[in-house]
Amino acid sequence: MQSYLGLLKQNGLKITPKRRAVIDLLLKNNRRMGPSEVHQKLRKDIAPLGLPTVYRILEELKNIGVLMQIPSDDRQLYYVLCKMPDEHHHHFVCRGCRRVEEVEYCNFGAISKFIEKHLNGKVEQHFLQIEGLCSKCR
Amino acid sequence: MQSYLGLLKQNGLKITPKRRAVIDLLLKNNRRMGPSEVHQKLRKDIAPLGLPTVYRILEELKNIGVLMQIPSDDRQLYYVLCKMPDEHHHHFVCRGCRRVEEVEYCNFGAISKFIEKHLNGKVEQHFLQIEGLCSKCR
DNA sequence: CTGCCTGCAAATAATTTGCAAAGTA
DNA sequence: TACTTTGCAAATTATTTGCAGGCAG
Repeated sequence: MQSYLGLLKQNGLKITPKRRAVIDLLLKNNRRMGPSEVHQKLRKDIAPLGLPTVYRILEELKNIGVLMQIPSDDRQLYYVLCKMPDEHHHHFVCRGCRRVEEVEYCNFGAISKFIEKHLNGKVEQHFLQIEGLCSKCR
Repeated sequence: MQSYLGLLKQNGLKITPKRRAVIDLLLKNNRRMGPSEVHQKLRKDIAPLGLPTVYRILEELKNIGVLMQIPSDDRQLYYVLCKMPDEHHHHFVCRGCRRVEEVEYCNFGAISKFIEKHLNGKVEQHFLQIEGLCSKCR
């Protein structure tokens, strides 16, 4: 938690109860969550909490690397907390419980070389998401 | 084109001028396109054409494997035509011209093994998208 | 002819914005 | 105190739905 608060400060964002609560929630449930779910879970404890505020906080946290956005088939916004904001990593999303595990494994280099060689293109970014069942749900 | 029309028939979908036109458009511009763009390009030639119809056709073509949906930062619907509907492949999207190239390269096996070994999870699907600049735009 | 396809108009629902009041540092 | 953050209400906009008429097979 401390490191996340540090990131807030470093980026000129104030440490407010709402922001702490959002980080805390994502920290405890390490699975993807959307704005409405976050809103519902938190409004009980820290009312008043507006839905637009949740949208804004999630977006800010994404921008400073605390959260990462997860694409989904329903094309809604989902986020997960990054355990290691500085390390390059991908995500394994469980279809059962929506739990998310970070995966350090990446063979970006090989992919880049392939693209360069066969398409003469320049790779700038890549996104990999793996879906399946986690150890509990399988 | 013939093979795509064959896929329509196989799936009990009728071959209509609108559906042909959508496939034809995506065939000529091999880049990702969204419903509104498809609508604008085609309405000149084959009016009347309703936007809901475009949404429906794109969705149908996706379901039978002619098109693939491309996630984007703006979270809107984008599709590309699959040259080889039967082959497993990924996409390299150019940030300059939005052109899309199919990439056969894939190291799914290695990733699956990694997940199995370290997380004891079962991988069911994976999605990889590579972004950068194509040979013309770089 | 028969049932799928399409246009049009209207509904839906997630996300965003404006602004005044409240809170942080 | 100065400036950021938040709540509330309202706007925006992509996407979807219902249904009557049109078209492919």
